[in-house]
Amino acid sequence: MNKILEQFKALSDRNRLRVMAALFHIDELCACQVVELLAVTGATASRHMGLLVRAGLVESRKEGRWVYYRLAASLNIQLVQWLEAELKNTDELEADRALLMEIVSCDPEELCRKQRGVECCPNP
Amino acid sequence: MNKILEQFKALSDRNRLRVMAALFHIDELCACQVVELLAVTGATASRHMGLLVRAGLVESRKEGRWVYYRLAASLNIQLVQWLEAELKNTDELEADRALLMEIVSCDPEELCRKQRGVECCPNP
DNA sequence: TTGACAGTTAGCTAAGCAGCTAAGTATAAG
DNA sequence: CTTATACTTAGCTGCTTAGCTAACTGTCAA
Repeated sequence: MNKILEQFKALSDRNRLRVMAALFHIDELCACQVVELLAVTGATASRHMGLLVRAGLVESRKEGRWVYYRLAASLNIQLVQWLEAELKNTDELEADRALLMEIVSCDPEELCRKQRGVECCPNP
Repeated sequence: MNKILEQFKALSDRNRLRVMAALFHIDELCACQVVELLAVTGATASRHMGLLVRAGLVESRKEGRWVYYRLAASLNIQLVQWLEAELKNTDELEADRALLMEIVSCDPEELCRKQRGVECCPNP
């Protein structure tokens, strides 16, 4: 029971659900893209992603200094279907989807520059 | 997104999951049976059940002074399948199943008497 | 080798929540 | 009507957790 309990706990946070919803649309998200999506500090985003990974919901892959996240391959199919159905048509996530398109349209390298205050990655 | 978030929160507590698991085995549970299963006060059990009802996971029915709970008819089928699969073979819930059989074998009237300290409802 | 930098970990604070007791509500029994 | 009783609500306490800043780790570039 501990496994599913951990998964429910991981999923019972608005920001973590937002990341899951995003990962249904985009194959992979880099850590700095999660920061941008949630508008939290890197430390906070890191803790959220660590939780999702430890719950077995998300997998991470390191590439140099960069870390990429994607949905776990072993994700239970029923969970996926339920989540997809429930998250599909919410107004709240509509804004996230638009934001997400903006985020991924910008090179992560640039995104990180922007996050430390350098002028780049035009913000409409 | 608020609905599914509320459902995840409702499901991310060990005792509430135990009640859900029990309701997969028994059609209906009376409030005092929940108290007995979880070994908590009536107030605590009541709050847990209220949460599950408000999340739309459980339905309640009042009959005189008694309140009965059952799984919500509208429960998402994917959620049900996932939960059933995950909760089926856990050692932890094995003990609950045995306890449950004991609890339902005893008339709720008697159970309540026992809970307020009257000798009855043999405890092996 | 040194400095820059992406991400994580540690330590703090505030908010949320599970447990309790005690008081309140509603129904049945005397 | 009054009392007993099944459950709920209110108010408290201790624990957990989401957010932050600051310090640390690991990798790349000069």
